[in-house]
Amino acid sequence: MDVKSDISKLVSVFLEKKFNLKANEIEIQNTKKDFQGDLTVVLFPFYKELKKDQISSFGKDLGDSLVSNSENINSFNIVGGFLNLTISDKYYLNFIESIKDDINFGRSKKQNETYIVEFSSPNTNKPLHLGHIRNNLLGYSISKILEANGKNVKKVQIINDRGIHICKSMIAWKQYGGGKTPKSENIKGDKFVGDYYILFDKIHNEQKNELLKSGIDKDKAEESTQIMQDAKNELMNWEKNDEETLKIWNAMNQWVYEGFESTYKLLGVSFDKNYYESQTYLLGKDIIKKGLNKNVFYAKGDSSIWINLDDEGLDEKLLLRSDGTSVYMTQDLGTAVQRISDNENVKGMIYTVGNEQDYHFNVLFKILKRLGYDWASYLSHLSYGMVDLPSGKMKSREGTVVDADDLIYELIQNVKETTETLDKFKSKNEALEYEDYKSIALGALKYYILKVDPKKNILFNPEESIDLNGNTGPFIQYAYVRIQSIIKKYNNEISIDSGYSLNDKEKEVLKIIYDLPAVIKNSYKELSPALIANYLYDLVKSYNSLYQNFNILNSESKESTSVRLLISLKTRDVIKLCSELLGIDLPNKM
RNA sequence: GGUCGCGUAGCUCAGCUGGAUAGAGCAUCUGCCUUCUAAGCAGACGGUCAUAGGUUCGAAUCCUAUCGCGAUCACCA
Repeated sequence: MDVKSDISKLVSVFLEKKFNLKANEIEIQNTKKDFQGDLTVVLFPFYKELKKDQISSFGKDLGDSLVSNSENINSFNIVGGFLNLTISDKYYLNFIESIKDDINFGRSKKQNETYIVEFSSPNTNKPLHLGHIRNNLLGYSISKILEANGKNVKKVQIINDRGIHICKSMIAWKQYGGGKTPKSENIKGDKFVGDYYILFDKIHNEQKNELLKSGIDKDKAEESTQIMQDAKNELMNWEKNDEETLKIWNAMNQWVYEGFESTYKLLGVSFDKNYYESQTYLLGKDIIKKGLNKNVFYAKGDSSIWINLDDEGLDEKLLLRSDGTSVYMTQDLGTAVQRISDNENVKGMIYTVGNEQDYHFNVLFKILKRLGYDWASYLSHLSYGMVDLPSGKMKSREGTVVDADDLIYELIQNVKETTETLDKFKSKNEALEYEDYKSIALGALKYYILKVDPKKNILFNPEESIDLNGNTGPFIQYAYVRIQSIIKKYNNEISIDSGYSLNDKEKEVLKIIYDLPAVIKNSYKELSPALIANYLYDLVKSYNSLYQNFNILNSESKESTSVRLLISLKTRDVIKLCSELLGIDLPNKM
């Protein structure tokens, strides 16, 4: 029995009985800290419906009615147009006891609905960087949040494994690689291949400059360097399924995938299925043909294929080039259709992609709707802001990209050094396990990124390392470790005396725990892990205050020890659950 | 230029579908480790919520305009 819905019912009964009013919306909110009470009913909306002489006594009458009709409401006070209700300690004590052994408190019941979540989706010519980290963390966390809301989730990525950019790396490797491999050079496969992509660029630029010197104009020089010709030729060979080309293509892609896999593992993310553009672009072309037959699309004189979205406030959009080759949109159409047919009961497909592609997804969804797919309404774009540096955007050409692996290893080192300066370790000459350094470092990074509203840009300063104090991941982890340490020391049964009188700190933590299910639902509705992160912070902050101001194991009475222990236990469970939703690991010791 | 997003303390961010005196962390300054882990707690300092109008009992929140920052509008992905 939920006290909020209880109050809401009682209020509408009161209104109907006394004033013959139907209240459509009754707003009940948590009482602000500086006022006495736990829950607040805002009275202003009702004043409109009442006569002047009824208003003066309205709040008091409603308060009286609530107190006498609900055993959970102890008393009330009125400030301005706010009716503040004090909920009985007994209610909160019963609540916490009722969820004592419920590890899944906050999760919804499992439903037979599948949600596909796409994230990461890197190009195979560049190693993962900080921008990808935000993408991966968001996508992974949203998957977990959907699961907590009872959905069946399929985590997928689309790997852009074909096209001219891959051929560039291949050509550079063929011409300058001298048979080297990631193994022979002892570097990660994605970085190995990425280096050849950079090398291609370098040589292309050198050749371009020479062409420019000989008086050729800029656009032409861009297209006609020897190495660019070679790359285009390589793409033709690839499309012709040339055996030698495919062999190199396969080998280089494999190196990249191994490199990516190791970064994913380090980050702690995973996928249920990978889609490859090389396998879906043909399906995309089929869909274009069908759309053409249905007159959803049209061909121009040069046989390029288009859709006109003028009436939706968008332009006309190219779907297939005049030479019949596919564009970005082509393969995205194919991939979407493929995914729907691969899964049952799909009720949602979420694309985790940066906000620079808002327009693209707007168009993609509209095209699928025009094609008549009934599932088109299930599609949504989890659009997120860029990760910028103080100098502005990360640019690979200028070498300002923050590499994912490097960043993480630096953070781990940084955590290790910080730990070693802490008194508790320094004085005993102790250290932590590597796994603990790793989970603290990653916890700091993940929390740092996820606590920010996805749609906002993040400013990341590589000069200052990520904080470990204050509103941070380690703050959350530390509370968890301390609680674990207390619980280990207690061997008796916890038994709650329902007549116990709660102090302010105890009650505050209980109220926050009480809100968990609503927060998890809301983070799903808003597709925002940030809501979970900020909730966790509030919880831990108020728990820490209780912890620091009151003794738990050696408290003033058996009753208070039991209550505080149960609060600690459930705080720990909530931290554990929310951390899982954020993809944050909890260390054993810190 | 069209479209979309953002603008809250020196810095980084909260502020749920409008509700009470706008909150945290970092930084600066005070206190608190012989008692459950001080990566913590208690406190001080810090605000024209970009600007101007409007909507109403009430606006950081909704609407309009302006300014600033960013993204996007490719036969690139």
